[in-house]
Amino acid sequence: MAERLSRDFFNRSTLLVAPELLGKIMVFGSMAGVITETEAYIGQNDPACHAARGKTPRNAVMFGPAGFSYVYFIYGMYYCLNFVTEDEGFPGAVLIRGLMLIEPSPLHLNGPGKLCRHLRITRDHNAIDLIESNLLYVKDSPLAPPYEATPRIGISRGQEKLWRFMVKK
DNA sequence: ACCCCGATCGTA
DNA sequence: ACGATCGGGGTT
Repeated sequence: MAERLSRDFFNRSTLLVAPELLGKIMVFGSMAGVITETEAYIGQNDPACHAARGKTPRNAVMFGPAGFSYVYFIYGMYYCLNFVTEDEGFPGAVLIRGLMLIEPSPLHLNGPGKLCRHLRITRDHNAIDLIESNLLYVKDSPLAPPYEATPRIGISRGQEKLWRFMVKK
């Protein structure tokens, strides 16, 4: 019986959490799927990180305890879902970019915008505690799929970092 | 108050 | 390669 991931799982280096989330089961309401692609965003020295220039109303949850959702609105039409990592006060998050949906029907959601659009994740789902919520959480899994690390997508700075993690086909 | 541009996606 | 579409955040 797969257990829910604990606060301690998320309260670590983002570069450990992001690849380890691959193969885990994300649950949102009646929908569930296997995480297939993630990206790490880490602190004030990562120019692509929303928290690079300090705390704002939008990114505030990134500065809080690990294990919370961070949902933001982008390009006037899409939401993106992240899980907060690292110690409280240190902003870090993992962007969920790919999900192999299993329930209620198989579907590969590739891309953070498409993922949130299909699951109907919106700003209403920002700052959900993944350890306490029965709506949004992540279940452990024995899967530890092989993956590759590549540059992150859609950013103009920080492209030299190989902080995108995707399950090998 | 204003302006630029973005952790995207679908179409050309 | 590019347009759609609009909120956030830095700047005036």
